[in-house]
Amino acid sequence: MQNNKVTIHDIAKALNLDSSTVSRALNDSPRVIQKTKDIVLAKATEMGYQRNHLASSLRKSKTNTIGVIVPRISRHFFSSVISGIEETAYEAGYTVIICQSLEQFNREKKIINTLMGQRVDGVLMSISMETKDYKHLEVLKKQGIQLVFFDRHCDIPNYSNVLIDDFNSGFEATEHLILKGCKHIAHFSGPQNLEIYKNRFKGYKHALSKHGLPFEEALVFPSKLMEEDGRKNSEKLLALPNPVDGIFSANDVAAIGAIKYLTSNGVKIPEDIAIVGFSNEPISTVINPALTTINQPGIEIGKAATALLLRQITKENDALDAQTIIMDSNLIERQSSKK
Amino acid sequence: MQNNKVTIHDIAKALNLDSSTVSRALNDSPRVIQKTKDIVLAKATEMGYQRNHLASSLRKSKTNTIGVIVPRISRHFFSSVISGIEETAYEAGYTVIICQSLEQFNREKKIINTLMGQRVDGVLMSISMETKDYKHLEVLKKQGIQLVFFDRHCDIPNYSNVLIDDFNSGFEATEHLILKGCKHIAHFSGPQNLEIYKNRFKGYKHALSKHGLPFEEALVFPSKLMEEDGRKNSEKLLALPNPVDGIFSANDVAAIGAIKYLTSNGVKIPEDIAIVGFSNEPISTVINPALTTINQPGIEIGKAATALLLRQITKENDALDAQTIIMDSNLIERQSSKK
DNA sequence: CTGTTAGCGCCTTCAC
DNA sequence: GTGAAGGCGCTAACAG
Repeated sequence: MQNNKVTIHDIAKALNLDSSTVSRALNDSPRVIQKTKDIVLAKATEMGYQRNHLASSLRKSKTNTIGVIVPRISRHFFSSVISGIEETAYEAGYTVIICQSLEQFNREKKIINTLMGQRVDGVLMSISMETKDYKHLEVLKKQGIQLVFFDRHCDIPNYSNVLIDDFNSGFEATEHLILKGCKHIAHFSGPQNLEIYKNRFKGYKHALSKHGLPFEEALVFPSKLMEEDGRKNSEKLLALPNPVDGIFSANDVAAIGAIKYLTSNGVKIPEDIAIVGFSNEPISTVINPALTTINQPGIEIGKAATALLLRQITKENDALDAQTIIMDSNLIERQSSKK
Repeated sequence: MQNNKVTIHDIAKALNLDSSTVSRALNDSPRVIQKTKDIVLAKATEMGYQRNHLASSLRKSKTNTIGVIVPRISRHFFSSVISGIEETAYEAGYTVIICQSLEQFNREKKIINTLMGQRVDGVLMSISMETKDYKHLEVLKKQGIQLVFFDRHCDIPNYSNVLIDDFNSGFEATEHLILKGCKHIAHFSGPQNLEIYKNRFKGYKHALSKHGLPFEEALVFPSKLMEEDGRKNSEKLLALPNPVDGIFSANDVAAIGAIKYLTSNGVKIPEDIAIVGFSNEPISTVINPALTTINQPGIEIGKAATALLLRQITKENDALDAQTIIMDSNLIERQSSKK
């Protein structure tokens, strides 16, 4: 019965109506009497009608589609964010196109073009690590396409950011250790060209100074988000003259490496050394009950960013001011650690 | 200079050409002389032209878009698959629309409609757990939209599946334990209405029988993919008259619960009890060096499924036969476990 | 309340 | 090798 590609014209013909009336009926326009709507709707389902969004979007120049650009979908933090984005978008009747930059500037550029070609109504993105220059984003503004950044701060005037309060997270993580009685707290830092790691580091220093502990350069160990770093850092750390009794790791991968190395070398966690690590991956939550984690609220960030973007899309006229939303990450203590 | 919404007509006007020539030039048609192409292309970039895919797709009734339906994006296995899908699709010039069913049949139904409305060229899906009835998928076939299932087998004639060899994985996991010297191996099973868990269970039984070990119903513990199950099962398991010396868990969440419970009750892993668990999440790879894992090749599945789908889309005429691709999962031993 | 008309931007016959 | 014309399916004026 129902066949390939039924259009509003087919319905109109079958009902001796005009296609515009059918269109209005299907869009629940107040300018069509209820009875007509019922008839049209019944016929439409009977004939297996499927609205063609392409045509509709073309006509309305509104696609109800948003583009999402993340460095890598399979990183748990980003997939959580996407999950939140999809949910909020779905509820609002929006479709989501997902792209991954793989941290490559060129891919990012090409993706922007693709999304423009798809005529998305807005874009949510976490800028790639390689990106230092933002010219490729100007076209979006020129076309009136809304853009909201999440997770990775991007300082372009008039654009909104949805971020995690890394300074505060670093501060809380470190203070947590201090309150547990730690006196010599090491810091495994991340790449210092990234704001998030800089801020966590600042939070660490601030907590130390607030509690009257000295900041020692020797206790700061760089790391490149590899387990190997965690192992090597731990090795050096055990060789220090003053024994360390706490570690705040700005990234969980290094924390994992550290835990593996330390435990296999007879160090008890958290009795000898307490550790707090960020959890970008669900890994941390189970790797060791002794690891206290700072959880990144991916889903919430996704929802907040999407809600903001949709607000900007719909209120495009009296353009919303750019704003920065700061989400709190939450410290989750797995075990009453330490002393 | 470049402004809002440049169309091929604008380019044509600026060049004293016809829009059709511009269109052909931009599509690199052989029916346009090279010189013209160069001029058009130059002007296009100069004016900041962006092809409108909506219009193009509408005209060609081909969107170069594929829809993906997964139960939940943030589950690591699925985000890996999506990652693979996105990569392969991107290379082939396709855009990917992601949707999550959240295991709900109604959402799945609605998503199918949305994707049809978006006129996707094909769909990749992992059917929701709630879905028992496949009528809502018939429209796809009726509209000639290609469909490939992945991970969760779906037995509808003429549709392809890309799956993991669960029987073999279950077999290998169990055999691994046997070869390590285990004599009493428990099995934490998953929901038996799902093929994958049934097959892992079968693999378990087959390994036992192959090696002359008795199958004992009492050693099979149901689980619903919750840590809690793992804990409860472990509790029961410790109370058995014959001590268990190995566990093959069909899902890693239960395995994690088990490890937490067992280690906190003084059981040494793998010395007392060796464990092999599936790793849907990266969790397992680090939770305990003693946990041997069976890794699900998400990215590879995504790539294979996409490649297959694209082949079906492009060779639509002499329709490809439905096929089933079986991917091997690989057992990763974290430590020379046991005895 | 419903019909008429026009066009969103592109591609594709068909002419020349 | 290029131009002219028409239409993909839908919606938004403008009528009546």
